[in-house]
Amino acid sequence: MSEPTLHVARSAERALNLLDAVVSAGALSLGEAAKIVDLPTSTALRHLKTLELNGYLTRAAGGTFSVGPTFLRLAVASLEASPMARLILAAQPHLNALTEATGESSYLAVLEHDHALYLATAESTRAIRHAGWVGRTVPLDTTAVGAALAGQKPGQAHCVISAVEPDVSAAVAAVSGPDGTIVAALSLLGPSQRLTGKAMKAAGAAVLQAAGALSIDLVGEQPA
Amino acid sequence: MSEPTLHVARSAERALNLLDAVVSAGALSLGEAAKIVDLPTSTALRHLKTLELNGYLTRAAGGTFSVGPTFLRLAVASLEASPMARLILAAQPHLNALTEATGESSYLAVLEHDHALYLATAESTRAIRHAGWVGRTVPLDTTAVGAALAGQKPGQAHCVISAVEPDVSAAVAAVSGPDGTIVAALSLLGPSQRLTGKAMKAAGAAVLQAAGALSIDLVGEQPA
DNA sequence: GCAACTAGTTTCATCTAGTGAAAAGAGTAG
DNA sequence: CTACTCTTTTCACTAGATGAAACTAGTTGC
Repeated sequence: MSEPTLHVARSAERALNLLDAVVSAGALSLGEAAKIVDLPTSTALRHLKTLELNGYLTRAAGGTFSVGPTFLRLAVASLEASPMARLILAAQPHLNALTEATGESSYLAVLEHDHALYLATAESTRAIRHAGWVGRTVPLDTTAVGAALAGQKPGQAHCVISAVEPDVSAAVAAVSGPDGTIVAALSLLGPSQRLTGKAMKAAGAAVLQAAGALSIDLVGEQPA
Repeated sequence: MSEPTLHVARSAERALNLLDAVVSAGALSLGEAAKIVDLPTSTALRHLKTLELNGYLTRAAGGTFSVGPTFLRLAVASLEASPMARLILAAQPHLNALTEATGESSYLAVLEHDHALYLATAESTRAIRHAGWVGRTVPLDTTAVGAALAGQKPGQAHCVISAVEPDVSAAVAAVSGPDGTIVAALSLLGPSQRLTGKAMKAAGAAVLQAAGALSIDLVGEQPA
């Protein structure tokens, strides 16, 4: 009586999890992959073979699986065609400018399910810097990005101390699409000891300005 | 009695086909997708919902499906991490140089199953040019790329008139990886009337030189 | 050389979970 | 209101997914 009538294809789901595991890890052996998705090797093997047969994965000499040509083809296609990928491409210059101006790492984040997903970054060049959050997801309800993505105040920057990791401060501003809805958030992340008072204020202004500029860029983008 | 004991997960395969269809098309409605993969809408819907639930697809207001955040995350990850994506990144400058030098469109191709797959390009800037073959596959046995990818002569350029499309001429050279095996092919494609005698000879030399340079680049690339 | 591992592959009886025709909704015209 | 198209839900049936176990191949230790 948990889910009354929710039908999804379990088998397909398992294959997708395997795909995710392999692509995320870069390369996995059968045993490793099976352990990650918690499946008997025989079942995992069948799915991995299915993925291989369709070109989503390839199998190297040693038997390890890694991304295959079909997936790469789709990856390239999606990054060229999808609106979200366009967003990444449109955002990149602004991320670069933001990082150039503030000296801190900047990120582009969007809504994934009920989480915020970091999609792209321009990394600070400083020795102590925020790094490696692309692909990472954080909850909405306890973070500044979450507030920006879920909230209704596009023209405002949130400056906070990160709830996700200690010693991290954030300045976040929402990005609105052509129709005015919030489609993404720009976030500047750096060490708390550097992002205080005045610096934080400047960071907030810079993020807000960049988010506004990106929003304007997006207007002239939409297809048919 | 067609396939004695070849077990793959049909259900998973169908989901993957759906994913391919949607991502390739950019956006599809349920009906369209179902028609492409030749499935009853009820079955297609279940799979599409599974894909949506896992974030591989998203559903827009009108009900049309398009690539979702999970897929984009994996797409970005694969393009950054996979050796094949590294190949693309490593090849791009050489493609650009090749096109700059010859004025014709250049492509990077790899082996996919028993076909050659065009992965990346630098497009000629001329009005009459070869364009749009990225993502396309061609058979091995009747093409120059196929010969280069399957053949055993790394240090040689093949110059031919395309068997795939009339009016297209090609100059192709194989790219070898760190271990000496052929991992890809560079191919220069242009209109036959422009790529004759002398120009073709120059094209062949340029492709061969670029393939050699790329091969050398790949040596200093491999990870652990 | 053999025993004791570990990792990958194949088999097959069991029964769950995927299937798709059909019916029901939800818009949109005409 | 009727006729159309597209999407969603239902449900009886059984094809197809499942995974324990047997098997094979490769490695290590003694």
